[in-house]
Amino acid sequence: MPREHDRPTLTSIARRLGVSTATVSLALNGQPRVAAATRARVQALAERLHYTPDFLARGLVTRRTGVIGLVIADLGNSYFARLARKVEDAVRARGFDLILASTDEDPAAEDRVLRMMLQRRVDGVVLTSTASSTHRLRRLGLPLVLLGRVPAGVRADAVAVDNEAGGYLATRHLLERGHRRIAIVTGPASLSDVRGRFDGYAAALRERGIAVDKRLVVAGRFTEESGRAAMHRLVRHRPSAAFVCHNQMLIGALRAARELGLRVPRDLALVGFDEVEWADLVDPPMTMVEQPTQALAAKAVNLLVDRIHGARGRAARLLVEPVFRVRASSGADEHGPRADAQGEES
Amino acid sequence: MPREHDRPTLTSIARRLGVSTATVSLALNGQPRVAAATRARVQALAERLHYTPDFLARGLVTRRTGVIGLVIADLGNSYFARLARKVEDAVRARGFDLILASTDEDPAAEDRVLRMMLQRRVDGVVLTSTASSTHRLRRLGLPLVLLGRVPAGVRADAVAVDNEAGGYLATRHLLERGHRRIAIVTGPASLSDVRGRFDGYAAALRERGIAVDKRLVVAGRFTEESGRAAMHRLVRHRPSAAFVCHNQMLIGALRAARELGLRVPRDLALVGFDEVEWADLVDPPMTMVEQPTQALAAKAVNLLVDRIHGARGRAARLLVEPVFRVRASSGADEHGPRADAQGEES
DNA sequence: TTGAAAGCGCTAACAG
DNA sequence: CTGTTAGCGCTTTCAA
Repeated sequence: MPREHDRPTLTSIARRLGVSTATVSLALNGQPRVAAATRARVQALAERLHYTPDFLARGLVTRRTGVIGLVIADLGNSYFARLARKVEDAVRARGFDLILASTDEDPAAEDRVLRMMLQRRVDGVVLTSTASSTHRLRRLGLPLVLLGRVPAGVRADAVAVDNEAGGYLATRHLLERGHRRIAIVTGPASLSDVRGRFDGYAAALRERGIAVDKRLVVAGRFTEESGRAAMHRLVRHRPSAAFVCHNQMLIGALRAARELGLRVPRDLALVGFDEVEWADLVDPPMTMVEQPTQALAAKAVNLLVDRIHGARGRAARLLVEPVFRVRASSGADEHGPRADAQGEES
Repeated sequence: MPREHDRPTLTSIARRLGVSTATVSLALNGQPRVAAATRARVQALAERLHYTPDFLARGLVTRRTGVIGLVIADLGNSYFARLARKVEDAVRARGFDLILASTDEDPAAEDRVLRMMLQRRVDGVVLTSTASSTHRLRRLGLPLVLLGRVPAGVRADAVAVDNEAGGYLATRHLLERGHRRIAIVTGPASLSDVRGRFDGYAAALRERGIAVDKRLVVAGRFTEESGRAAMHRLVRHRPSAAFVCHNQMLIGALRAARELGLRVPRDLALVGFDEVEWADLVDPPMTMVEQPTQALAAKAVNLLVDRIHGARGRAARLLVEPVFRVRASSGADEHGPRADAQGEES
């Protein structure tokens, strides 16, 4: 009897009550134009039958699903996981549900996933894009906000950390500690965040009249192993410090430093990017440029939901300031030793 | 009547081609009973118009959405993030998409989220439940698989790591290293995983004729801070080792050990639970009981998809063996120094 | 091989 | 206030 496909529907409730489906719909959706008595009867029965509306059917007619699609590069990366969590909170706070898909930093997967979201008629998409080109995005025909990365030439709303500021802060900090041979472990130059971080690095060097030494620049592939390999390559050129632009690559860099017998920060000062839960658990604690994921997520979702609600106007481009956390891995500065307690600087 | 966003539909394609919607549907879905020529025309036009089927409409008639709901306790926790990632892979490999919701270990949120998934007509649910009771689950009327935790008295399929084995391994390992006063930082006893780990701990002690000393048992709340507090409480009773059952709490425990000036493993040997990316980055590297998330996820999703495809039969209860990784934090054993990972001695 | 028609469960005019 | 009537875009008999 209580079989699965016997779920109560608006129609079945209406029939049992001898009213119309319209009335039931109005009553259940709290529209004022139903008699109190009718509403009560409807609600009572709906309750008793454990009626729940079918969002598919509703969405089919309202053309809105109440779902936001989140495309994340890699949930396995703690930064993205944290970001996804914050996006979910923000999305839910705004009354939407979430459909999630990973791309593994693969543009083809990104295309597939976006198509899927289109088919599922999501109301909007939050995209941590991994693509450099954007031909697909232009004709998406869906509210879209780019989070973290901004492929060139897209006119969608975008929110990101100020990567250039982050790269600049990290590098200037190392310069102030007396380093002149500062290496950078970066990523694919086609990605806006990678480029921003590098530009900040270059700008800080330039400010001190130091030219970028290409031998001190290595691009990894966002994996621990590529971070490790990068470090092994770099060490031949005797950097005294390194700025590692990605959390997974930082893990690899740390491993490499150990394998090579480099003491951090004495032989090699290190600054990493992204918040990691182990930053102050390792020895020495890691100086990091952190992205305020909460703010990023909230801003992105707000922008998106406003668009969904019909906001017009040109694409916004929001930049969030990174948080620079100085710990011991970047060493003591020129003016004397510095405690490895956490501090802040900006 | 020019609509706002005139996406092509089956109907519009049919009209333009002068055929019926049925034909278009059949052609696009690769049914053999359409003439090759007709199919070609249909496909050509569909392609040109960038037609994509509306999954809402399709779902409304087929009664299947192709969506699996994933209810995760906390994406911010790296274990759950990793698990979610693996579940997503498995789900997609089986041809489904994913709708995601977190509960923050809050049973009320779990209820809300499950109701939402019902309304969205997901085909099935993967649930990392946080509830001890299960009244809601019984009448869910939806294929359901429990992952990681198994609330008592549910008859759904379930997959979990063998928590008792994990607790036993960790504790026996410490016993073999000569420890007799072994503390445990556990969690809410109502949760099956927590209970399992504790039971394993108790069993190992019993085997050696050691009674559980209640002063060495502290239940935390799955937060870093509660792990820290637990450690501070425990230290008064002079344990020589501790088994910390949860990754976040392990972080807190580690902090506490430092605050208290305890050297690991000399003053306090430690074993943690769950894989953490920093296990061998900290000093000393952490001995951990790891859950094979990949296997857990794959088994859970396979079970679920089989049910969705109509598999009958009584609920399965799958147990996956934990992986015990010995590193330096648990110290050297009775028979001499042991160099398992980084060759640490104290 | 194709078309007509009947819905899936719901909302939204527009009447009554 | 409430009912009638159309669909939303799709799949699926059942005929032709």
